[in-house]
Amino acid sequence: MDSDARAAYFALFNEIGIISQLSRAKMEASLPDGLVLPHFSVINHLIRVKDGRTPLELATAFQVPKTTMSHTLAGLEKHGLIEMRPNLKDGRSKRAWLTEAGQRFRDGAIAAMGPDFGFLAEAFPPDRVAEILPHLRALREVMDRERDPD
Amino acid sequence: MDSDARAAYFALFNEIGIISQLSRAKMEASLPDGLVLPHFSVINHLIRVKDGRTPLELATAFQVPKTTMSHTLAGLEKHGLIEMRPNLKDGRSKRAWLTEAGQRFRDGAIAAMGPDFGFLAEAFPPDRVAEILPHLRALREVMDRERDPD
DNA sequence: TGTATATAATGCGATATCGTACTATATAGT
DNA sequence: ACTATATAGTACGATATCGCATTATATACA
Repeated sequence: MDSDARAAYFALFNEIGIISQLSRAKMEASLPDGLVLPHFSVINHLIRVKDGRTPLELATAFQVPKTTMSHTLAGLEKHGLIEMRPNLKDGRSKRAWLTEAGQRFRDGAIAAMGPDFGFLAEAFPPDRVAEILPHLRALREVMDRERDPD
Repeated sequence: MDSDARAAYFALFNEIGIISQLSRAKMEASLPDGLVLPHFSVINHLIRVKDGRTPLELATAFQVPKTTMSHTLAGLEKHGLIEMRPNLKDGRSKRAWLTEAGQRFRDGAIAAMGPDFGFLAEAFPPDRVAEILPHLRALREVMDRERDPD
């Protein structure tokens, strides 16, 4: 790989890293105290995909170490947003179920975040998102496969 | 903002967040123990831009709280990669200077990371990077301005 | 020049993130 | 069935990240 190519990847990941930070900070600003973005993301995932996921499935979906997901789930349970129950199919495992409070939390969070993204509507409109999103998905998938070639 | 638009932004930031995690993990894999990506990024910035930056300039450049940057700089100094000296122009301030070890560290890290990105050359080639990078830069700038409208 | 306000950096405490090691259960091969 | 290996989850410790409050210096302006 020549040094131009290397510089391009560095620049790409640099921008992505900073956008990630900024978007995270923005979203966390409208979450209740004690909850951070991964809490919201997991709840959102449990609704979008389906609850009853195992910790390991969630860790894989979010590409974080399983011990990190353990910690996040413990926080969600402490706040009464999910309930962990044993996995009947596998005695080693558990499953995460949304509580009613968890569902309400998600709706409230989305409503609260809406205005925070309003400024994007003009400066970076949805059609521009549509233009780059497929590339980002592709990049993510490439990196996923590299990390875990199953 | 309608719910389609909201979903588009969520999806965008979701992909960006995961790519950020994956790229960070990948790069950190080739850093010496005790050093994480922000350490490398700061050193790299000090070389690309110029050393003698103040902690606040660096915090702004990376969009992290200044207390985080303080911590990162302390780590770099502990490892002998930078040296903090008083800022002659402002008694409240300091400046970060690269040491020789810092310069060597950067070169070594870049060399070590090269192979880790090799897999991208085919699956996500530089011309594809070039295609999306301007959009990401624009998005970053929009978000920067929103955060701090100076 | 004196006083009020702004700014640069850090101290401290809370929590997040992650690696390593461990426990419990499942699965495979004999 | 028995043993070896693999897998799901957690305990624990180290460090990162961040918010809030504090200290020191600079700047504004009466």
